[in-house]
Amino acid sequence: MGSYTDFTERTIEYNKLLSDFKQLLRDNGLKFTIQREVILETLYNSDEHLTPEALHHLIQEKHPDLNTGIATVYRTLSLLEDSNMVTSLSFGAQGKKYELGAKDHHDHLICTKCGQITEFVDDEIEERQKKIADALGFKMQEHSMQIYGICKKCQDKSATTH
Amino acid sequence: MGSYTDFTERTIEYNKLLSDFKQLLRDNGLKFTIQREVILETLYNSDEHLTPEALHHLIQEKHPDLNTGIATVYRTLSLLEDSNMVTSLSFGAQGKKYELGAKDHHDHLICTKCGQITEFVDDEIEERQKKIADALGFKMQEHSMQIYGICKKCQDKSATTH
DNA sequence: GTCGCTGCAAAGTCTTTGCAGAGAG
DNA sequence: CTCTCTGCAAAGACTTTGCAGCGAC
Repeated sequence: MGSYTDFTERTIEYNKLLSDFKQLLRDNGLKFTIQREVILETLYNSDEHLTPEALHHLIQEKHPDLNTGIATVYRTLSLLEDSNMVTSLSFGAQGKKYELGAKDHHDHLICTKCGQITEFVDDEIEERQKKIADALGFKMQEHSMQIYGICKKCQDKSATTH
Repeated sequence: MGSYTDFTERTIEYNKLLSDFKQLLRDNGLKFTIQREVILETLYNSDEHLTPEALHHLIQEKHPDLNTGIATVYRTLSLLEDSNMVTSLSFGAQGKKYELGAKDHHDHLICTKCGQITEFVDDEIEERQKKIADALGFKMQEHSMQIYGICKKCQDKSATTH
């Protein structure tokens, strides 16, 4: 996996996450369904940023009996995103990808050609952000950073096709 | 690169940009049209990241005589993006936004109470980002960073009103 | 003159919505 | 039981593409 300076590990246990989710639903008069659980679980078990379609596909594979509809995936992702349990990233031509917010904080390197996303954490940048916020009288809550560029694979590809 | 200042200034003159564009077209056996020029010019004169629709709208306003079609905007943006003259970003919500790669960028501090946006540039972070991209074999094009928090004004306000 | 370009509208994608039956609380 | 959810399919929103005339070179 290879993050830049630091080991990236999951900070929240699945059970904690699940009960947060249930609480969230309860608080809003919503219902806990098997489809919603499976979506959360699949996001949790994935190390990648998933498109709605990819997520749907994974679920269909693992739980074919549920016959979960893509619309439900979209609806649940919106729900989770609105409650800040997942974050979405967009890039290039390929649409939007989602990941659980419960994982350790990290920033993203996004290839504008192929859409591949690499995660990294850099303490120096984290540090610096706090200082900047301080210096400007800002009480920092969170941040997001994306570096866009062309990944090694795509560089090699365009070097050889020309 | 690596200057001591944090001036935000435009790095490329419009004329330089235009001749680069013409060269690009020539090199690929493409033609220089008034629509293409207007699209480049509008991108250059905008301080914001533009959606295809917003760009089209600006052009319609400024050059109603051309009656530029949205399809041409899309086609030209793709062309410019493929040649790395513009980059596309998604700042979260919906849709893709484009901006000229020729401008200096800046990062954003966003107040989650009042929505005020403060821009900043920090050389140390810039530097660090390049190093990270390098270390991961990435050819960096651009990055975007947002720090979310509560601005001084809003902190004071809630301190006094409570 | 030759081709590439353009606007238009039609065709694709991706995402959201309306509906009627299913299921959680 | 009630009221939300779900899958399905249809509708929307956003982009791309085919075409025939137009315009750069």
